Amino acid sequence: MNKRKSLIRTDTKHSIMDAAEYMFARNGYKGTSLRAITGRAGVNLAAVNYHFGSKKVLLEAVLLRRIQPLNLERRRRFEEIRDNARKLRKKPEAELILKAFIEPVFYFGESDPGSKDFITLIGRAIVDPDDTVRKVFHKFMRSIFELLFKMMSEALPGLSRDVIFWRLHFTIGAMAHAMRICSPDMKELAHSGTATDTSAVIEHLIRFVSKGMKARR
Amino acid sequence: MNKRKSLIRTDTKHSIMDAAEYMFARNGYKGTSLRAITGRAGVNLAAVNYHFGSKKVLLEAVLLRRIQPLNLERRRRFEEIRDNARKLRKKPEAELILKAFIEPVFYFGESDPGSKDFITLIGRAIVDPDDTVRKVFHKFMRSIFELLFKMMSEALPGLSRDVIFWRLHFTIGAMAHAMRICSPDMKELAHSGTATDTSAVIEHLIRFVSKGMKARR
DNA sequence: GTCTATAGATTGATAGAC
DNA sequence: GTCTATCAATCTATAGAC
Repeated sequence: MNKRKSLIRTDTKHSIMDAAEYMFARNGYKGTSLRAITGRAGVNLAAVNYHFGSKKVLLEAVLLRRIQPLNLERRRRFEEIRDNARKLRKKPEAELILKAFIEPVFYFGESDPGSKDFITLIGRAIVDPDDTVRKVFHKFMRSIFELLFKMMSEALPGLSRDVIFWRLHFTIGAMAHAMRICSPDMKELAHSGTATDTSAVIEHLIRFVSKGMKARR
Repeated sequence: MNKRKSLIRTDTKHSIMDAAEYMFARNGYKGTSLRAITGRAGVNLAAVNYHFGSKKVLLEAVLLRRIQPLNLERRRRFEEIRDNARKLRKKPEAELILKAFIEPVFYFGESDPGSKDFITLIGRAIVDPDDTVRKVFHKFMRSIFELLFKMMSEALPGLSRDVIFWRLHFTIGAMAHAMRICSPDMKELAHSGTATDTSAVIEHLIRFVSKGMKARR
């Protein structure tokens, strides 16, 4: 009985985060009220401030829950690429690096059935005009971008810092846009009959950005 | 004297649009209040509803003012490319099409000194989570995208509809992200010493996306 | 056309009973 | 931990004097 009770308790916090993720992904941070979140979660309005303290802290929690394991997986794959390259005494391959950066975003969204909103959420967070979102997101993303930049510099030593910087940002922009189009409320954009299944999109995307990344001057 | 007076009058409407453009670009549609706009414009709060009727109509006016001449220029350049290709009895070139689509966005922002915010505004509008913005923007953009799609299908007949669809959206995503990074409040992102002048960015971008666009299967 | 004043709705956050 | 009730601030939009 006690066990059941505590289960229900932690469920409140989780319900709020799930509902917030859903709403933030669709309507953005500013466009989502705490009432919309608690309404969808089926909990009391005051519960947000009890469990999180403020809307901003809730946003941080929602983002961190997804970004932390995501970036862990990216780091793991970066290490793997580096190790393999060292073993073969070759440079790491640009395409593998891009795959390591891109694929986890899409696959994390697939694996957890309750979090299809994850892809949209991240896709939106990258570009949300709100100051709070941008600062929180960049705080979590800066170090993985630095690492990506470093890896790519090793893979393509012929390119200048500027070129690598811009091409990586083009990659991020293309990825974020693809993530938003994959979201349920954006299918309107897709032509009738266009394939929007995740694995196909990933394949198209990686082909596109690795060609662009490796272009000669 | 009458002349001067009427000049001041139309200035009110323009001031509001300029201020709105500035604020929408920086804080998004939801994140910008009418008070912030009229405050910056130095006009009365009620003036917005007198001149435009609502916040939504103001947004439409602000977007339309820029998008209309922008898409006119794009169409003009598309025609030019088609004509030249017909004369030479060749297919239109993918890279030229991409240039015709991308360059005007950046150059329109440069030419009008009072509208550096233009680039940021468009870059944000593409991805704004707000329903109002998305619907207004897509209403204005659908036909030019259809045309772009058609031109590119002619240029690259070997690619399937799906592939062209996705690659064009990757292009738009990369472009929009580049436009946001070029905005004043995002320079924080750029590494110290990274070139963010417009013409260099355009060059990098076009090189990147045309390589990706033309990739073989 | 421009102003003041305000209606009417919604927001994030909190106090206090249970 | 969860609830009701509410505060204080902010928002869009409008009515009416000038």
